[in-house]
Amino acid sequence: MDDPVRQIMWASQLTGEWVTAHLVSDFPNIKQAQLFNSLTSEFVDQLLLTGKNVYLPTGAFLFHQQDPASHCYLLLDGQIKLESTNRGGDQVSVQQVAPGGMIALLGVFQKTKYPVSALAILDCVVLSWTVDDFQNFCVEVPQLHINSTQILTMRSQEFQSRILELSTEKVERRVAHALLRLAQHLGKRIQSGVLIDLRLTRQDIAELSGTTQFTASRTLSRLQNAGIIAGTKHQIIIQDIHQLVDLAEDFPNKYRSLLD
Amino acid sequence: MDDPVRQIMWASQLTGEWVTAHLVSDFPNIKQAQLFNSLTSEFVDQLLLTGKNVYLPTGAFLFHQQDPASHCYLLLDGQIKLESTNRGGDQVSVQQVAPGGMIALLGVFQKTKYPVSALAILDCVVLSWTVDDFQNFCVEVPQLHINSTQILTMRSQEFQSRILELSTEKVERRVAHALLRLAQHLGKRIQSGVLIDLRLTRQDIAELSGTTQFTASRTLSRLQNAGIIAGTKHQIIIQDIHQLVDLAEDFPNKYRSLLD
DNA sequence: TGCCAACATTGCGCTAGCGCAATGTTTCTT
DNA sequence: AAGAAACATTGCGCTAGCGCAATGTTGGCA
Repeated sequence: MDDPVRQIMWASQLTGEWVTAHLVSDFPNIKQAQLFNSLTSEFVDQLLLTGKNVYLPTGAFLFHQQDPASHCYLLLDGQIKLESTNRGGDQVSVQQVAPGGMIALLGVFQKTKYPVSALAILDCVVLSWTVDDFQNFCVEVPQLHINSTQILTMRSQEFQSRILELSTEKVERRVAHALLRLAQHLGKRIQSGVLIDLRLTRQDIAELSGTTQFTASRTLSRLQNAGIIAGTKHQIIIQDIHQLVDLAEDFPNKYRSLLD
Repeated sequence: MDDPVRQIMWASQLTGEWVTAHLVSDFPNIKQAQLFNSLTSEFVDQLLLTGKNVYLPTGAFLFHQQDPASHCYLLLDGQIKLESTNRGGDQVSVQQVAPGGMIALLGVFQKTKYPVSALAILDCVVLSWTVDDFQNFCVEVPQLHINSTQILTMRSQEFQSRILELSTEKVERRVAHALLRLAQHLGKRIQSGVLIDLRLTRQDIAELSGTTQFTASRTLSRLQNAGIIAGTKHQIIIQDIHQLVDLAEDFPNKYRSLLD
């Protein structure tokens, strides 16, 4: 087997037992991750080999908000939700991470605490590095550092958009933006539109658009009646993406990549 | 003169005339900027020499939102407000930048458009690099890249905090957070408390806390009556920082640096 | 297959804070 | 020093959307 092969240790929450579960070669798409952009295949292999594999069952936390940021992670499979909670217990969903997504890059370049908790929405396989190791890789290979910075930059821009929305837009527009952002990151084109291939509750949508589950539910109902979206079992399909973009768009072409 | 000396060309908006105005040696504190952390003095000198100086009079824009991000900037003197506007014309203040602050780092690692406009609140002197030049410096000198990434990281964390606040907190708390963030970045200790040494209108406070000038005014009045803050001519003094932190604090020690 | 728990929907009353207007105050200009 | 322009304050009515409750629906598990 030419591919770098690693055995993933599986710590079952139920039994406490470590079980061999997966190989990196089970996730051939992982080399498409943004983190690996323009890197040599050899170096990517080296990175994949160096990372420690972690299995994380649904409902488990990879880390908690305010823990010292000791590691950063690459999601190989599953779905992880990054959420932030304030003193009063109210939550915000900072990001939904799909396979190929980087988690906790923030801690690599600055000794800090995780500003979010990372919760497994599905069973997950994750590759982890210590922040020190990862930083060393970045210094050795500037392109990796550039990729990392790009990921941080994109997220930062998204945060700025969300701040602008939360400060100035009404709920309906914020929900539209939340849906479009999800579609942009994780959307899959299907015959009837764009499928957001995630398990998402109304509460999740609310936490992504700064409202309550009730208002989110009402808003989505309205969008559904208007034929803009459709939904089955915790999945959302955007049927009329043009109309949704019209509803949301604050700047021309912001969501152009979604419009064919 | 041992210090790197550069002449700053001053393009007066009134006369269109170019005038020699300042020398970098007029700003000896600039070497304390976060960007230069842990760099050799020689390299800092080289950076300062390579940057092109720009004078920007009050009310002028360094760049506008949606312009292609061609340069990044270091503020030597003055005050710059980064603001973002949506289609409807509503504004958010993303950041108030004081001397030593870096502007538009975001564009260095990713070809993008400026997500904000940069407006001179006072007469400003700015050092500018093209994003390509700056990126090359970062690749040559990893510590510069690390410093840049740290600045991005810190801002990203602040954005996350703001999103959490905007989504879950009431106006009074958001205003408290806005004041504390300003104090943390730009506060100067004086006998009667912490002075936020910036020209700030009620509208600015509103744009930093996601509310209207009216609600901001009412909230600040209440804080003033409670003896927590005081103010004169567009300046704010935090008199009772402990009480303000109590009002705002979502996580222990978040604003510890302000509490003596 | 049926049960239970989690999630979604909808109705209804209430309030935080928005939006506008009127007035007062400060700051800049000449 | 006077006038104008920008900024701040305060009052008041109104509404978006929150919070809660009741009911319906879905999906996972035995």
